[in-house]
Amino acid sequence: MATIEDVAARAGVSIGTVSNVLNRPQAVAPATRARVQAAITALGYVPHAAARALVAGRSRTIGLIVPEVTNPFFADLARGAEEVADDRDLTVMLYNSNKAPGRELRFLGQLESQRVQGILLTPVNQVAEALSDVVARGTPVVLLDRGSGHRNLCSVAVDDRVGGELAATHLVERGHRHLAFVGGPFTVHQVAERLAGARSVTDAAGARLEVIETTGLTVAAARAAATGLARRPAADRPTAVFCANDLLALGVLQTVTRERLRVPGDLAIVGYDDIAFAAAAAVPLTSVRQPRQQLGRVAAQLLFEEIDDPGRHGHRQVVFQPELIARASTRVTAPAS
Amino acid sequence: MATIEDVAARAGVSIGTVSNVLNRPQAVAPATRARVQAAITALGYVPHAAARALVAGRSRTIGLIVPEVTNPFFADLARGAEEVADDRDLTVMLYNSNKAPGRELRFLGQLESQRVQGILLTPVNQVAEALSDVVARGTPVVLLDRGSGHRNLCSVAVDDRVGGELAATHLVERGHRHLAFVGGPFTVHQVAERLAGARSVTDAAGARLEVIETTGLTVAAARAAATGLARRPAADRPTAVFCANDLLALGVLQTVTRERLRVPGDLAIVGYDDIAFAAAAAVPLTSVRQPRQQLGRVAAQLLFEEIDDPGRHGHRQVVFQPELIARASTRVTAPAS
DNA sequence: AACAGCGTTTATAACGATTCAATAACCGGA
DNA sequence: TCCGGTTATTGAATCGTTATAAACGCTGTT
Repeated sequence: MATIEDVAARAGVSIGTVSNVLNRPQAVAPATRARVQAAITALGYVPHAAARALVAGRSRTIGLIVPEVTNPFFADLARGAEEVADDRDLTVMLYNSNKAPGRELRFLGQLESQRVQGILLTPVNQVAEALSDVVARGTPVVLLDRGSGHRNLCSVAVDDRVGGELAATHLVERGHRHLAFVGGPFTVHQVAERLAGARSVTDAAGARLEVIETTGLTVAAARAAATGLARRPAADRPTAVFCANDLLALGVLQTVTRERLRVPGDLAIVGYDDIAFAAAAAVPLTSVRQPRQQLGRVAAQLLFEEIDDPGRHGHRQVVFQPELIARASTRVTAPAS
Repeated sequence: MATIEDVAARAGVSIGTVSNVLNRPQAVAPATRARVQAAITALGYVPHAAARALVAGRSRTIGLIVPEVTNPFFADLARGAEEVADDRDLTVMLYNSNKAPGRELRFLGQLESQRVQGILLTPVNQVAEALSDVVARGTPVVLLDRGSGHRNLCSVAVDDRVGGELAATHLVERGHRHLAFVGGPFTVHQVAERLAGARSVTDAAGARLEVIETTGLTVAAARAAATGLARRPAADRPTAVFCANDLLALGVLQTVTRERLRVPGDLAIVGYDDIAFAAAAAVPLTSVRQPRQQLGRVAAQLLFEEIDDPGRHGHRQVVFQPELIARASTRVTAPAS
């Protein structure tokens, strides 16, 4: 593969001049510049990023580690981050930790070894001890969606408690006095917060909120819970459920529909995340939407702030407010006769 | 940040020895090795990947460009490729072209500039001219899922025609004589092939196959088609539909269910891709599954084959066979009275 | 004719690792 | 005691680029 030296030889100039053509073209006489450009295209010269990174001391990339690439939440977040990175001509290296702490650790090491300018990370569990080392050695890190507790790091997240409040308020305002929360396990911080938010609203409104814990956040996990609900006598049944995410909500919708309940007539449903399927469901689903792409943008901005001026930079924990998207699954219907 | 020189100084050895500890520990006396290791951990030394890549002439990574990270097909494919790369201690750099030719081009350039050992690519449209340059300059490329026509490149793909045959055979064997194919646009190679496969089977069996073209492969796109179907008089209605993907199939399922048809009693449904939702649908969906992870594995293996011995390597086009997963949506039911 | 000033170009020293030939240290055997 | 043969360690060259200080060639002034 052609090197800068080959280009220089072909253009009859020194390598310094070629480097100038590449990095500060205005400093090179137009005729020379043209000659060098010609040599570059003729040889198909592609600069060697590693050599550049070596002199510069850092590479022109930032790292992004997410627990699930498949999840549109993180895909959108990545888009947001990329957008900001593009403005600086930086590449975002995307890694999928798949919720495996081992993978997270490995990628962290790789990114550090590549001397990335900074790292955006959704930590798998607690923030690894290894992370503190990375930060101590000088690579800025911004936490995504989790671990906002860390005061010595920047982080961005969405307020799940507010999300819970939005959902519950929406239902209470529509006259529901007996709600159910479906979700779990409660060890997942997000789930617990969403419940807490809902609880605060129902308590204040004097409404009833029963809690149905599931083992996970999948369609399948919703089945058991929903079957139980649907088979209760109407008087004993909540008139609305708030699900910790849209998959659960879809599961509930499917199951109770099969059990011949009408949605929203017999049971109103609110989901969380506003995935693409929410709008496309048999009964379009009311859901709580998080500003995903903005989350990524702001995270990247915080990171660059720290990169640009590590001294003056003060760590910030940015919390976004979610938004409720009302659809048919909570529409007020004429009371059944 | 600590360099190899700092480590050498602290351990009282030369940098050559430190390098040996890192790359061929058995060549270093145990006592020295221990001393160096201690220095490494004490200083938190992390080797500089760019410096390594510079001497080596290539980095320890391969690139993977997919059109949609959100799509589980590509996520699984990535996992397969990673698995193989891990065995060689290589990192997979994942890029999401988002079907934008501009992004694809940019990433291709970045990967080449990083001197990756090879590239796995799902080309957005036709194979870009730029790609030939990349290949000509010596970076091996394997095409994923598309562009198998190129005889001068390796590629892996799944036989969509066989997929169509599987689906149609399954339905014909269950006694269906009037089928419908739902999908589109037919400019998408995969869609056209699936239809062609189905057609060959129905023709051979003397069954009827009507074609309902949709504008896209989404739940929403299925609505119109399904509504039309459901409202036809039973005699004029196909007894089974084969959808070009699972999203369409789910849309059809939802819509015809709402129109009071029973699945599979009144209408059997076969999807394609076997996404997670297929099994979790109201009526679990029969679907054609592609060996996604294996696709990634084999692609990576082909790439490494070429990397290891570019001279002897002969380009191959590997085509996998899909598999039909039978579920409730095509179960044979007692004929309605 | 000498020189200051300017715009271009060049030579060279980094950057942080790996590699490999050369050297040093050590051992047992003659 | 010296030697051949290991085994361990070192020093220097090298990778491809950027940055920088010095050199160069003109022009216009004095």
